[in-house]
Amino acid sequence: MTATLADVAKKAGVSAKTASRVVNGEDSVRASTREKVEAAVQSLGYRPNLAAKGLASKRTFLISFVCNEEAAASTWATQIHMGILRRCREAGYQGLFYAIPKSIKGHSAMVEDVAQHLWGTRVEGAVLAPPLSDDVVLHKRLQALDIPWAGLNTVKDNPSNMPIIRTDDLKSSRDVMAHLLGLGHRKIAFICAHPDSKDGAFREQGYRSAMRDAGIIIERNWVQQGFNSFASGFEAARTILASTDQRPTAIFAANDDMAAGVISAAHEAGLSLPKELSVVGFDDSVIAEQLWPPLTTVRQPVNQMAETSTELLIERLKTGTNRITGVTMSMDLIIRGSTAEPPKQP
Amino acid sequence: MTATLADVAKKAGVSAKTASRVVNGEDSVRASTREKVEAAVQSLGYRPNLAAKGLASKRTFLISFVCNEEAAASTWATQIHMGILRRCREAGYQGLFYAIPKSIKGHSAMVEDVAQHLWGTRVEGAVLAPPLSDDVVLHKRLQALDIPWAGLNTVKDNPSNMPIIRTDDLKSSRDVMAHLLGLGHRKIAFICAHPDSKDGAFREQGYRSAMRDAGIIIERNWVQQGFNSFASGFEAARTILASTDQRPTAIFAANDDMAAGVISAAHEAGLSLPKELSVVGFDDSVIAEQLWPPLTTVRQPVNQMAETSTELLIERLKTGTNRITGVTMSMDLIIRGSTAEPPKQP
DNA sequence: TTGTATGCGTTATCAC
DNA sequence: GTGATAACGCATACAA
Repeated sequence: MTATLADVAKKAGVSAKTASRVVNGEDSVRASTREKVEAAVQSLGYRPNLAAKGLASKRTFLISFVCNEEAAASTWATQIHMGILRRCREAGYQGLFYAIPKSIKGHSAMVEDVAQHLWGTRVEGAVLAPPLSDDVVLHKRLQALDIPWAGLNTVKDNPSNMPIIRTDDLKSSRDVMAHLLGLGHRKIAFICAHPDSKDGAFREQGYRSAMRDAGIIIERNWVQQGFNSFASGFEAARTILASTDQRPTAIFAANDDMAAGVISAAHEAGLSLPKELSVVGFDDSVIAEQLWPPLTTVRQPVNQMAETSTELLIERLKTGTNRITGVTMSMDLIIRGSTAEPPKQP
Repeated sequence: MTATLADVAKKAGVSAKTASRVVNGEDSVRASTREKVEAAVQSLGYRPNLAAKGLASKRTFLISFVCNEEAAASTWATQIHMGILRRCREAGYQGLFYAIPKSIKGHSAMVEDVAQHLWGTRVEGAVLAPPLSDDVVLHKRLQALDIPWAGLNTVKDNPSNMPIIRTDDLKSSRDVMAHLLGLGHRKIAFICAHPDSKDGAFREQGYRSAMRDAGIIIERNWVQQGFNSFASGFEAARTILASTDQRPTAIFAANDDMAAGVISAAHEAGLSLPKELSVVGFDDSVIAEQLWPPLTTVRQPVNQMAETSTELLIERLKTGTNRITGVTMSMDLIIRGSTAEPPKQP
């Protein structure tokens, strides 16, 4: 029923091989022949059979995007996923999404689960979301399986020589601090990201170095540990705001969810924002614009990151070598209503 | 290098066909033979070649989840997607995600784009997100292509006889109203969903009928048109709150994003929430818990919807007929801090 | 520039 | 219960 390459060839009066050449865009075909074949393709509504193609060529044209289930639920992952799919489609690949099930416990079980997925589906390559993109054990496993990958938001150096995309979190964190210091703030608190987050460590480093450079001594309770969640930001802000003598005029949270928690805690404490307290987040997630006041934050070039990583991976699949192994992307400070000048000292 | 079914068969001392039977779990195999084959599968690390399987059986084991790019960015879509993938994996299918590119303009172009995607990838079936799940033109196109589908949040009746999952938005809307009326509110405003949303129409109907049943006359500016976005909710709330004489004590927004806009507008107006104004949303999206005060809303059983739709689709693919063509799921009212008794009248 | 023969790994068909 | 053989639709290698 569905037309095959043989049908196309017959209709065009050429051999199957020639039809194949035309369909795959090879150039050693006379223009007139090409036209005949293309006409046949059109009139027959021919669509290549990927299974047959894959079987004959021993390829799958499959690329997987892998992240843990936590990350999978985020808008970040969705945007990345869509960027990957876009590039895959253009290059004739199919993109498979894989979220590591929550039921998988322990690091080695996780590595094995990912390996099983990639091996079982016979993908040609994978795009890894953090923290997988920094997982050396996983990288070794994939190397043993001969599965190329590209890493997103990678922090560590890259002994495996696979392409990685990084953002300059240290610089962006210092951009945030320059903004706050420029407004006149000096009592600035910081809520740390989850201790496992490498990016988070750079954000903290940016805060601390900027404070040091400005000659400001960080009071004991100005730095609180968070865990990336709204709730942890809420708690941390409560602790920070509890002090009355050295209460900060600004709180810089290492991500937007925690910043949302800060804003809630501030509302709860009856503070008027941003007049009495400035708040900054990090990520420019959807909620940043849906808070009151709208959140000043830092935006990752998510689409570019997704597309570049996929491009580099596909290039690697085609050539067998990585021309580019590392790309660092800069981020933008998005200034909204949650930051203002600090209140005048009495 | 990679073991094939023939290798397995040879090692087990049986024919390829028998090995195939074991791998595919057919029952007409003697237990002792089965064990031998299973041992060979294990020791050889055999993994079935999907391309070969697909070529021989003329199947693809592919199911696509289709939504427009707007919906794709939402947490709702992400959750649905993951639920679909879960069921696909269990049933030996692969799930492909497809978001209609923003560049596609016009309804017929959209229908054609979806048809092209599904036809080109040779998926066996599709799960359709709204508003595609209510698009009769698309349904006809898919019928012509002989592609079965399952629809999510379908409102219209179902001439095509494909399985659809609906939620009872009228009832849930009345649940919300019962909650507000029970607290003592009588001046209740409503912000409508996007005019194209069928579900939204039921939510409005629930509001209007509950008001009528309670014997309350709806003032002119209490009902405002929204467009599902935060910004539209913000604007609508500004309009509603502008009236001083008949200012409502509660605002019911047809989704959470708009409710977030209401909360922002209320903060901007200097209102104390929930004391001076109660706010209710709809959807229980992530931001519901990240607002201050946390939002009272209605939760869809998203995971169940995703899993049930996929199950029904797969059953249809296997049997060729739909045992069940319609499932209605109930939703839960989630009461949080954004609703309270109205202020006492002076 | 074009064509022919062969095989990819699996299932379907039919036989035993 | 089990096995032999022929497809499935395409690409590869080589030939013309």
